[in-house]
Amino acid sequence: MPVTLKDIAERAKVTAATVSMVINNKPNISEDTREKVLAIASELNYYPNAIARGLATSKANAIGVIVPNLASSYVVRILQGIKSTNRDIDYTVQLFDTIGQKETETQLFQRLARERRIDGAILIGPVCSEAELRVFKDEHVPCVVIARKCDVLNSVYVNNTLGSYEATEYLVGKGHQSIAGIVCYKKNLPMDERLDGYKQSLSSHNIPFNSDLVFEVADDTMEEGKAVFQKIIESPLKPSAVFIPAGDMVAIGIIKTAISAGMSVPEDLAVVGYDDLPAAEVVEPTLTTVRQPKLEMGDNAIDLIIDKIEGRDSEIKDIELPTKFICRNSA
Amino acid sequence: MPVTLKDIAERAKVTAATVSMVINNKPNISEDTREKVLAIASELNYYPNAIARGLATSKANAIGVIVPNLASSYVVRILQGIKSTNRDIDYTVQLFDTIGQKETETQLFQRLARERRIDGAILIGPVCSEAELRVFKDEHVPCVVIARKCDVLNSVYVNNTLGSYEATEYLVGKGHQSIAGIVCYKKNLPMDERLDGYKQSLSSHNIPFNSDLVFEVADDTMEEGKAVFQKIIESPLKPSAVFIPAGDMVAIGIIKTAISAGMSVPEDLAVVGYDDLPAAEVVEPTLTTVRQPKLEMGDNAIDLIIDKIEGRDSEIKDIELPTKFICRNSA
DNA sequence: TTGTAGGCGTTATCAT
DNA sequence: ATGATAACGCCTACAA
Repeated sequence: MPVTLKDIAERAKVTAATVSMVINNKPNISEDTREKVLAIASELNYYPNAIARGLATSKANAIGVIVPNLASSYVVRILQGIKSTNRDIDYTVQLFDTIGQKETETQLFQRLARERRIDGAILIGPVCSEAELRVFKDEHVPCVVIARKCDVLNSVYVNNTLGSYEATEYLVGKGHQSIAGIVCYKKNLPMDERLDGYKQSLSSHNIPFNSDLVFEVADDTMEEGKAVFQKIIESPLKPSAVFIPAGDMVAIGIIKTAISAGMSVPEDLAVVGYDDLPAAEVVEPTLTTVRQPKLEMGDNAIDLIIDKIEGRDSEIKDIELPTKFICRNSA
Repeated sequence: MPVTLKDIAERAKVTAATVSMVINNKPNISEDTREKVLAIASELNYYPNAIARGLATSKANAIGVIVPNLASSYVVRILQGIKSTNRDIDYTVQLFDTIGQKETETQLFQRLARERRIDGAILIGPVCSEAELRVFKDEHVPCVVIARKCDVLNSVYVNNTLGSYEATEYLVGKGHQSIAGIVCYKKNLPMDERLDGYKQSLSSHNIPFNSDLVFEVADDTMEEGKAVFQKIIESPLKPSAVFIPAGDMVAIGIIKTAISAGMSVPEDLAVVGYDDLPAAEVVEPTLTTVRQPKLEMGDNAIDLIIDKIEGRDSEIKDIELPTKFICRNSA
């Protein structure tokens, strides 16, 4: 049987209330009893029962992090940011994922918002509607949304349009006029934003946007890159560069296929990816790409949610972070 | 204010106890009241308060997963296994890491074992002593250790010695007689086991083990690989192959450095890594390596812990999983 | 400075 | 089949 306040109280010949006050460092306790109680507590290896404490204080001391899919390195990186920004965090992190569960995302949100198991929630790239997100607001569970702007809740996200714009600007600056774009509409990627940046850059240089230069892939994999490479070189528009908002693995697939087809990168085909995966530094030539500040997103989110939970800040906040253009050798 | 059992009880003109029985599908409830209660509960969007329930049942419905470092792809992969093996899991996963925390690993274990916040714990690669792990057993908190054999608790781990043995066998089979080994004693990697497999393979072919062929790196990074490559080629023992239990990134660093030095891989230098990171398929030539069944480890661990928590199984279990030799083009 | 008493929202054991 | 009542372990007025 675990040791409780009462056990300590008996030995110290005081009441549980007194012990509680000592444990919680409340004032107005005589030095004598404080020492006695503390000594006994430590002797018995007392730790407060977290659940009982939660019930008494209506506080779970936990925050929920809801991720779409732990297999995504993007998500994991944000999670790292959340966990490592430590703030000497006294909140337990509870992890939920929405892929392959019996519950839908919306059902999970309903449940978490009402079960009182967590004091606040961080949602990474939720796909549901704003209306469905409202449940957190309605139940007064502080919530921050990552990777998506949200009117009704706090959010932390990046400016993908600008990221793509910069990448395309770089290619145009290198003299490319026919630049292919590879997109992927799977999951919850903000692909349209990224495509917009590409279009804006082109138009600012009076290069007409041509949808025949935009190719779609099903997934961010080398195989898809290999397949789409064929389409690129068969295009009558003869692209001399590719910008790949779909992701780095597609970009890597394209590079490897191009090289093995005897082309040289970037001379025959310049390649710019999106994400800055670890593999971007491994492929030869190393991949020029757009990095999202994932750690910082997690970082900002956890700071924000704790401020909200502890009532330091009440208005809805939007934090927009910039992407970073990582210039390597593939373009 | 969240809606409670009492709210429902009032509207349904029954007591909270009755509502509780309905919510928990207990028998001996008239169809009438069952329907009435359920209707009101759903109308009010009632969800049981998880914390109150936990206090009443002495069950948190949560399992703790304690990882050394979320930045390790190894750890993340195991975590994926844990989360995805769903078993329609009704346990919340709480995530703790032991790097850069104010608490030491041992302190964390003490706290978690006694706070009653979790019903069971999965420890990934704990570094502490067996004695320090005993707290889980003492407090009757079921616990599974991953990636390390443990006498006092359940464990799930791989046979690293055999993995290394197979890899070395492969190199010897290709005719290599002078095989360098790269180790890394950082963190909690079972480097000695891996080195043992290498030694065993050599000795089974009457190739004397030579410690001058074993090099140490500080980390599993390309930079370390680059640095150690110099040492390898400068060795008077002229190794024609390298086996790198230290990890794939070091292996990749070696390959890239060798290629840029004008050598060809595997002809001039055969390279075998350890881990099978995503980047192993990206480097040119693709990396031959030893894969650990990380998903399966997570998978087995979660199944095991749930059996323990629910009392289906009481004896201490050891699950040893095999590694898999992934044959690509670098050897 | 410390004790008493009530409550947090459930579940569980009795009666009835 | 349902209602009273106590209990889970802790916190917090309030009283003494």
